[in-house]
Amino acid sequence: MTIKIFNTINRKKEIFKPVKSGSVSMYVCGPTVYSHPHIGNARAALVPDILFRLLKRKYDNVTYIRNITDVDDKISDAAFKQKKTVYEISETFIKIYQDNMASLDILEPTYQPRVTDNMPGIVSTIEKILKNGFAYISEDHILFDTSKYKEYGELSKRTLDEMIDGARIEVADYKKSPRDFILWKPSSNDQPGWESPWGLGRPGWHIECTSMIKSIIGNENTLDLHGGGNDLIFPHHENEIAQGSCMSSSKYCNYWFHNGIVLVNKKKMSKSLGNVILLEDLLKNNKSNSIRLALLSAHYRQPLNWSESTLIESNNLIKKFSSLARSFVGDINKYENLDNEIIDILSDDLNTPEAIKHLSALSKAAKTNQKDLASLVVSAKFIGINLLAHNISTLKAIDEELVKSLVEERFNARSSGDFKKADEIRDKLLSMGISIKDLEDKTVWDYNPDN
RNA sequence: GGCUAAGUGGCAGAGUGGUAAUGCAGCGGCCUGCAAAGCCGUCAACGCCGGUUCGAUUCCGACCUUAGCCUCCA
Repeated sequence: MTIKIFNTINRKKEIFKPVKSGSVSMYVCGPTVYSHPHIGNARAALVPDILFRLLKRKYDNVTYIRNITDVDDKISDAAFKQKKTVYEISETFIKIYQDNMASLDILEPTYQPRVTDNMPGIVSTIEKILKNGFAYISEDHILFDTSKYKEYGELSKRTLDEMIDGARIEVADYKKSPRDFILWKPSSNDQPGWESPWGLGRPGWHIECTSMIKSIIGNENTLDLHGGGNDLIFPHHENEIAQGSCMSSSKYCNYWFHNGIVLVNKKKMSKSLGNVILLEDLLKNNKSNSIRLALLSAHYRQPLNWSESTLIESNNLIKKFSSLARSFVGDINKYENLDNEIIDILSDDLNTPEAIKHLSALSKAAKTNQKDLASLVVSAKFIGINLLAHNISTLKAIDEELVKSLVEERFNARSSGDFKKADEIRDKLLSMGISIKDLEDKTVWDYNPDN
């Protein structure tokens, strides 16, 4: 099994080879914890989750790091507006983030470092960059000097001139160049701040990732994989490369991968457009299997246009797969290598739509073949979809006795030829979210609120 | 304005130098008291214009359109 991944820095699909054979390090930019996670955050966690599962299958030792940004002006703003402490806000949303991700069966990373736990490391990383001559101090800010780093722009493929010409922003007057970015900035008393050689302050946005990566894998080691949403390519990841390359003699990272963003009505979600879809709301009314499948229905590098039908379609597919899966009798373990094929498919740059097609093909074959049915269950499980789980929504309590008696009443009506009454009862059951199926000698029912 | 991507049937969405998966929807049929589910069958697509090539949807260039980034962003 060879894993291929599209490397953003070279703009092509490459065969993945870790620095140390048998051992892989991967870092992904995690959430800034200031509000409820949305469907885009879920995609950004789910794409690396699939890669993580794949890597674990192939390599003995996989270190997956996903940070938590718990220092940020957005968090401070939220705290101010809600009259809470910064700490209360971040703790609340860390918990919610982790709960939501767990609901989607997204595996826990090996490490989830928090910025607030890593201040000494961040300070010493900045000191290294200063000492190496790639940063300067201006009006109590420490700034990275992009003019000193000749490769700047290698990831986003922009030259400094292009960026400066195209910039529409007002340039802070303490910057030598509009592209220079903040490593450390001063905090006033009402802002979160930490003691540093440069006084009370807090880190800039980019430095935390570099610092936490290096503190886990070692200053002089190269990270194998680094991922995130493609809106992070510039400036965030570009800046990380610059910092990381100027505080260590080793290459910063070998493979960069970026997922496309989630669009709603063909537009990026934003609060101003009012089209943000929160995970919390989706999880109230949908099975995690369906949400997961919907997020995997497009290739990870493509934008994913989210709509009502996205979820309906994946839900239909899940229902079909699940009802088949539940008909499996026997011992799945007696078959071997059932997920080889889906692993091969995913190994080619995480081709999840192709993997879903494979599941469809298996479900077709599974009707006559227990091995293919077992393969369907095991293959779906590999991408985190548990078809045997009975995760039927229990949000709406149903009166089972009432349902049973109505079904029986309808059965009797049908038997005696009173179809009018039978149809009335069927409509009533449907309105309760109960779907029914007439078999030869009985009627079976199921709770299907989606129908 | 600059940069980076993308444009495939009604919708979603893979893929390929020799005319193209799969899912949903539609249509026809089987089944059913009628449905639902299921099954079988079926219609239908490669933005536009050039170039390279025996041959391009696939490679190259221009154009048009869309999205993202250039400011916080997954």
